[in-house]
Amino acid sequence: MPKQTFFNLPEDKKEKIIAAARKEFSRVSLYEASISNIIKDADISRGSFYQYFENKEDAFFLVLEDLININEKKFKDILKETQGDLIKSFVIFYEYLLQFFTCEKNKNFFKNAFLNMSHRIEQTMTSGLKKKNNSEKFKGIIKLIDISKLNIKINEDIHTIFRVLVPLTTSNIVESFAKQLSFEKSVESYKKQLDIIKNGIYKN
Amino acid sequence: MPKQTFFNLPEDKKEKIIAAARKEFSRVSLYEASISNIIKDADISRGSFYQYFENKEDAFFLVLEDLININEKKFKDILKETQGDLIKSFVIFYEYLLQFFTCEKNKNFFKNAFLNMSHRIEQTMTSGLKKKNNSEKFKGIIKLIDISKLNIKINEDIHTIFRVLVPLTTSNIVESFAKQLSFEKSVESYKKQLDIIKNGIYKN
DNA sequence: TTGACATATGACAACATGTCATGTAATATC
DNA sequence: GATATTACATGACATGTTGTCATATGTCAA
Repeated sequence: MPKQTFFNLPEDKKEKIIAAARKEFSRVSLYEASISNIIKDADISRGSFYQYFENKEDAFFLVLEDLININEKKFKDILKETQGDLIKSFVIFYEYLLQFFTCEKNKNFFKNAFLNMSHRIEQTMTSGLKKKNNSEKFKGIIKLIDISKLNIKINEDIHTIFRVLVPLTTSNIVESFAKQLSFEKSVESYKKQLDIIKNGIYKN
Repeated sequence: MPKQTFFNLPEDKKEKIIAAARKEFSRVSLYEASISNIIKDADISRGSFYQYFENKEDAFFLVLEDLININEKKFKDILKETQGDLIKSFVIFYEYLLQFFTCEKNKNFFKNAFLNMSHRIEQTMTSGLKKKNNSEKFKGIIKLIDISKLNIKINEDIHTIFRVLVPLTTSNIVESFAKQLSFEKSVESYKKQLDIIKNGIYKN
């Protein structure tokens, strides 16, 4: 987390710094990124940088969270649209994410983020759809799901379902960047995989 | 890939270098690792290192592949054991992997690898179970699977099933490291998720 | 012996990071 | 208004990093 000093800064200065960090993290991955470039671009001194942030990662996650927060509400909205159809919602959400990640403005940043995806980055990306530390948020999501369609015994099963769907979705997005799949190819492949989750792979 | 010069080296020197690299990559992640430490430990000059390897990554993947190759045959063996039961095989394989990754000798290396898992590391880890570039290997695996139990229309579906199971397995292993789950907890959680894949989440 | 090639070496340039003593500005206290 | 206190800004610096390169040494064939 950035230090308090950063949050005390005037809005425009904060934005300038975030923009500079974003520019650098769009150029190269977190690990190749250079603080020198960020401070040059943001027009602040090296000392200031370390008064705002713990280190490079700290700045990176600020940018990442800034971008992710935009999508906070989105999944819920989609669930409402589909009247609680979980799989349908994941497909629509996937299409939405793919477009968001690959639009001109964002694509380089996310390419660097996804292809060097560490556990912590993945955690941050998917925090909105996880139970942990988001118990209230997660309950809000569960409420919107039409359970009657689903083959579950206890409510806890929903959590397990998300633990299958979330990494699957992530891995598809990463693959989409890695192999530079077209939007259509990527969605098609994702849908096939969801069909498996839907119907199961064993005969009954 | 390491350069030819490296492979020309006498066996004991190669091993010494791999051991030194492994030691360093067990200490810290790929990105924090220092070439200086590796060459100090392996007793070679900086110039030599760059005559053997392109860069740090190059050395890292040498170590990784060295460790992964050991498991090459394992999945096939398990498939034979279970008479082609795919899900059963994945569970047994998961137990096997978990033990392999967390044994005293390997755990630090894999912890650093998994928690900083980049796309390329994941690719390398799971290359044995992927179709791409391994068409022959993959066919050999398919042959061993008892298709009669499975709910698939065309043979291509098997590929899709793997595209669901492999990232799911990976994400469970990563989580196991991240949350320091016990062997039992991790396997239990993995099994629950596989049940979903087995039966599907929608009522029919 | 000589020449051609493969391998080894460590000094070095260029660059990075994180710290710190020292400024300067803003705010509170008397 | 004067002074103390706190918050923020700065860039030089110590220390470490990587990748390169001229040079040295070893190897093997002719």
